Amino acid sequence: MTTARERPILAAPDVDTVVAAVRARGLRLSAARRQVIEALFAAQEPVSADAIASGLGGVRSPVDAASVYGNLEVLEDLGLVRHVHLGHGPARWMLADRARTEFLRCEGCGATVAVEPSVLAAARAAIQSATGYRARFTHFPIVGLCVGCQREQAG
Amino acid sequence: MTTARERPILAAPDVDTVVAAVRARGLRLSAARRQVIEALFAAQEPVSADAIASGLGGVRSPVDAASVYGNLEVLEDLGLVRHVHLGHGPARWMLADRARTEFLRCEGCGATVAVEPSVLAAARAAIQSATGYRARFTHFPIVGLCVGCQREQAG
DNA sequence: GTGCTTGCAAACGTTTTGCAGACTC
DNA sequence: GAGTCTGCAAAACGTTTGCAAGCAC
Repeated sequence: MTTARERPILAAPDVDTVVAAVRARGLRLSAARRQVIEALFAAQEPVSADAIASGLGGVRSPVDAASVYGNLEVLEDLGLVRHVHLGHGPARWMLADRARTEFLRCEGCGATVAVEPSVLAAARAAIQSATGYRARFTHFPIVGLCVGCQREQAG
Repeated sequence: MTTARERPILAAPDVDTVVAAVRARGLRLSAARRQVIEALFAAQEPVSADAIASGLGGVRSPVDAASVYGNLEVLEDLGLVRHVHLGHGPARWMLADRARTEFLRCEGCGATVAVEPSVLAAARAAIQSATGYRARFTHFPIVGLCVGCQREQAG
């Protein structure tokens, strides 16, 4: 039962930068690998491996699922990509660059909200002073009740 | 992609109390159901459905996996049981009574630590004031770097 | 006796693995 | 040409579903 290892996050402002980082490691740039990378740039939110494999619903060329998983693993090892578990479905993948974003999930209405790390700075500080852990909420979301559902529950 | 609904936690100090709660809802107490309940009491930490099905490694009688899942769902609906996702791998189940416990997972060394809710009170308060969310860390762990791994990374 | 609950079996969705052929460098 | 990477196929994994027989009440 492993959780994603913490890896240094590599900046990924555009496709070319990622391509260059891949080549710099002596890896090859196949058509499938490029599709995966471009799909991650095209997606506006974390996407499943299956969504990438199917070409983001026809927008991009389909790629075999096994190749997608293999590529995501390679890119994650390079620190270019990360995955999140937002709930009970498949893992969702995103550029590590964008994965500084942290997630809150309401267990009442099921909504998932993305917030900038600065929003949770005080919370991280409180966790560190209470436990010593340097926390990040990028792999699993913070689960709780949103304001609306708290109100509903109280009412 | 759902996350566990928040349900009122029912006290479960001993097997008889749980059995009584089950009967009070008009549900029956079969041998399999009792095995599941007793396994949850016997386990000192959150256990997988498969571990319960196999009788906790021979300590208890085996129960069919489908029945275990069905029973865990029934007991969870009743507020007697909860599950956690500590990492990749199967969900882990525990008595809801004990599920107030919250979890920290180190992504460096993979260690999982259980803490009392009071330890994270300040963190929860910080999250609430920053986002409005009333958080609990019982469904997913807080992921971060433990003190030892921070030191190692720095050294 | 009623109908909830079981165990078996099969299916499910996600992910991993093995491999021959194709392609990048 | 050497070695990486692909797509296909099959399997692994955790979990859910359908169902006839069995059991609690």
